[in-house]
Amino acid sequence: MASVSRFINSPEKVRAETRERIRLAIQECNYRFNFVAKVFSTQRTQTIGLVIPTITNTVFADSTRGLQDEATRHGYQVLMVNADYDSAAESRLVRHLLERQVDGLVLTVSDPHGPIARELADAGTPAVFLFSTLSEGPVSSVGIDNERGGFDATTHLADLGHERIAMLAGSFATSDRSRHRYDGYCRCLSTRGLTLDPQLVVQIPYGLEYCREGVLRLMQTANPPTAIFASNDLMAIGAMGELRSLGLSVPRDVSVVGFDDVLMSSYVAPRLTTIRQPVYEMGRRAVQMVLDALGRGEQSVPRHVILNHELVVRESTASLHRA
Amino acid sequence: MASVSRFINSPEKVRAETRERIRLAIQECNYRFNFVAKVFSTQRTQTIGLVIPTITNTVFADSTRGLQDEATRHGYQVLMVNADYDSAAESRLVRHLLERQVDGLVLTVSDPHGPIARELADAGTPAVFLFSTLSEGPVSSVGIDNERGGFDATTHLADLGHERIAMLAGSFATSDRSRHRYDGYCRCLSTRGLTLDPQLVVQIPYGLEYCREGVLRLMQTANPPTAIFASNDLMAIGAMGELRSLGLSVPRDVSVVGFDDVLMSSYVAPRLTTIRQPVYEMGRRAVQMVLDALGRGEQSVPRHVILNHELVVRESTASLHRA
DNA sequence: ATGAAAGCGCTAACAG
DNA sequence: CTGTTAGCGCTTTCAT
Repeated sequence: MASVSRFINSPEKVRAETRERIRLAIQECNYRFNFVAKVFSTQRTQTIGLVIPTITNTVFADSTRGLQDEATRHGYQVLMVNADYDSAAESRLVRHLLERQVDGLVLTVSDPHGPIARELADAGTPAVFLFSTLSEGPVSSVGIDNERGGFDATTHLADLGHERIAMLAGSFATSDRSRHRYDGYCRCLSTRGLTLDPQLVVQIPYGLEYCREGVLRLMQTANPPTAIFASNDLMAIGAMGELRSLGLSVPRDVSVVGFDDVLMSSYVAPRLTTIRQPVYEMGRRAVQMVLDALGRGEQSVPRHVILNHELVVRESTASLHRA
Repeated sequence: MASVSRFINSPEKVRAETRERIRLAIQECNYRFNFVAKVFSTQRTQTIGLVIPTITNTVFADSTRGLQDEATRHGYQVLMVNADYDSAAESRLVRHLLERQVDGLVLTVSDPHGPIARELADAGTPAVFLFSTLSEGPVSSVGIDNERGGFDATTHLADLGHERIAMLAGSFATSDRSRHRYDGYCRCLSTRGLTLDPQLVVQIPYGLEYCREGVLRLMQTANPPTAIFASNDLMAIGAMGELRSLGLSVPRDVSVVGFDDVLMSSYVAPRLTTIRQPVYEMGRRAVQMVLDALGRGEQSVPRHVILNHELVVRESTASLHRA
């Protein structure tokens, strides 16, 4: 029995003859290794749990690729679950993952300052928040400076001469990223001496489907915007589709800037101006940090990493020409 | 010990007083349930393994949502892995999932007629192929009739008067769906008496990135096509982006039809004409079939379900006007 | 280099 | 209704 275990985990530790004997026996009873038993015995799953808000936004697919690549490189698996932007689901899923004995956790949640942070810190399982902008707190994090991202996106529009700049925002209640980007939007407006018109800020639930109503609300105001900052690329693309339905042209009538730079954004018409996040790298860093904490054991202190973003100017934004 | 187990799994089977006693004890030692131990003991993970070819095509995100919703409804989890269109990875991942004792398997693989089918049938774990068109074989399946889908897409173009119809196909080696759609394309051409020009069929690896070269090859032929059938929406969108780069207008110069009807397709400009697959429903059906087989035990016979697809005509296709 | 045996934390069968 | 106990299949000592 012990020799079989040795054979499987480090064949070189067993004599060639025994090796052969075992190989045959394994063939014979077409034995299949039981990973669960191993996990049970070793208390190590070699698995990292991943919680994402949605599987339909490819930005999470891209970070997940980085994450998986890095995990695989170190012999770890990724167990991914999505919470559909629902904070109750987030807690439930984290509990599930913890019960399943994942060795570490990477997560993007509604509110990294909420109760979930304490739960995670108490659990003693290494965890890192992904995408959020954090500079403190008991749980590590890796992301970009979302506030500055929002500021940069809005500044680009202001630089083009726009004064009626709207924000089509993902609901703050379900995304602290959206809220931080909004903060940046506000700061830009006030820096530029532009008035923040509450009618020009619309929060919508996540999903292309909701862009319709959001854009409608924006464009039906007495004094509609000439530019829209959407808090992610998907919403920006949704907004462009809706503007087109209204007979409006992007960027001639309305400029649009997104956030994330998903691959699709350089293929749509017009190609989308956006803020690029280094998502693949973010995913990699997240597992590195988890593995690092795993190595250090208990006395690991939380780290907060902020990577650089970048404004990518394409065709969906243009300077405001007045008649 | 046993009472604790009872308390956790069916609290009503234990007296209120004992319940309280246990609750306290649990608080006391801040006990966390060990799911792995349960799995080990019961030999049931309550988990369905899911193998998808890529996480970056939202069509798989959509089927996965159906799958997860249905799984959750029955108290099952989904363990998702992606194989990146690599058949070696597929086998490896299936083995991993089997070692992890998943109760059932849902998978989309390069070639459902390949060795993996035998492996699955031998494993004795219920499995169903998703997306592929199968009418026989030891492993159950649910999908649409991809050959007819390809036929319908091409017929739509032929109906519009196009005679030079190209196919931008995902590599056949990594997708039997692409191959079947191509078969339908060929059948339509021959039905219509159109010649099948090998120069008008280009296979590219999966990914938006590869569309560039594919479209280039197509449009640089002596007698370029006036219409392109892409074997999925992502490639169709990539193709439209590339055509635009070449100064060509869709659908004025070239008509484009895709396959899948991902949500994005109704938002891009021009809105994409495509073949809709009932992907959410497909995901649901797949887990139903797995659960069904799980219920029946060994004497379950493979079933092959083909759902209906539908041509959705939007703006990316137009009739051929000759000067 | 190999075999024997304990133990991981749960469930299920059984006895009380 | 509750406690006792065997056992799931691996790894990990510890002898040999």
